[in-house]
Amino acid sequence: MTKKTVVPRPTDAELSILRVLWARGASTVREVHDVLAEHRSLAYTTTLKLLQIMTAKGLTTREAQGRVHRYRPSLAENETQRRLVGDLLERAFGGSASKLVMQALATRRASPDEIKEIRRLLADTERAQERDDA
Amino acid sequence: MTKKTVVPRPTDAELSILRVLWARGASTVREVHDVLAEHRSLAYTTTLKLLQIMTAKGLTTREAQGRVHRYRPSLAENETQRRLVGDLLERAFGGSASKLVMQALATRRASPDEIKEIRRLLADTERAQERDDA
DNA sequence: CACAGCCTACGAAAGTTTTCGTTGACACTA
DNA sequence: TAGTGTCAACGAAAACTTTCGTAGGCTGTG
Repeated sequence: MTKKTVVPRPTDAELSILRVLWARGASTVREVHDVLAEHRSLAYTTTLKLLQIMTAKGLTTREAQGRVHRYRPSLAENETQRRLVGDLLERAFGGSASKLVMQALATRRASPDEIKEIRRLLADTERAQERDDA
Repeated sequence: MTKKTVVPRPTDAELSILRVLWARGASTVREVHDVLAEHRSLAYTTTLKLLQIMTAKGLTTREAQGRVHRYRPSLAENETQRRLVGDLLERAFGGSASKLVMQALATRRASPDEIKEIRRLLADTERAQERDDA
């Protein structure tokens, strides 16, 4: 029986690190830091400390590789996104998915391709429900 | 020219208070507190302090009404929802609305009514774009 | 009047998040 | 070998969030 590790919701700074890890795959502190530092001034040790904390929280794992440590996200990008959306859905929308979708569409205009994609998702959702109802 | 007041993103506790204010309309500390206290144990002064802080931040406004103060949200529910979604969209989805919608639908199954509603929104979005393109 | 009840204001503790400086280890090189 | 550069570890400051206790004021009632 595996220990049920509860992965907490990542903070803002943690999420920005996770985004780098998802994009790059398992990375060293240096690699993560260099990406973050492109956008804003940040000390190397800040990135290091954050990754250590994230590993302590279970948000990332690490493995020694020679002299350096290589970090990877504990959860896939999809899974984390799902949790964050679910969290916001409860906290700000009272669980109404359609309201959330409506605001998402209002915020940033979906491109025609995105609209097509969303239509496909809706059709999938319907099919899944019909299957379950059967 | 009005002062451009920057309203910060509400924290978790602040959002739970805003939800009460949106649902009830302008309310006193007592009224807000009683709603919150239904769900979890909480000191009255905690709610009071939070509302004072929120007013200092510009998240709420207040007006004296006899002996008590009545608080109201600075931004409408819709507007705040839009900001929160936009924020998450940037922070976790790299701006891809369709990915966010996909995860929203994956998290909590939309009801048939919600699906209908979302379809209507998509159609509206398309119409708005055609109009803009013209 | 005295007291009980409700109000706001405020300070501060406790927890969390973000940041960085310092230290000591290891490795490469002039 | 002395110096330079990179690394992880750690402590701690600074900022922010959440919580509550205490104090002072006003209003009603016995």
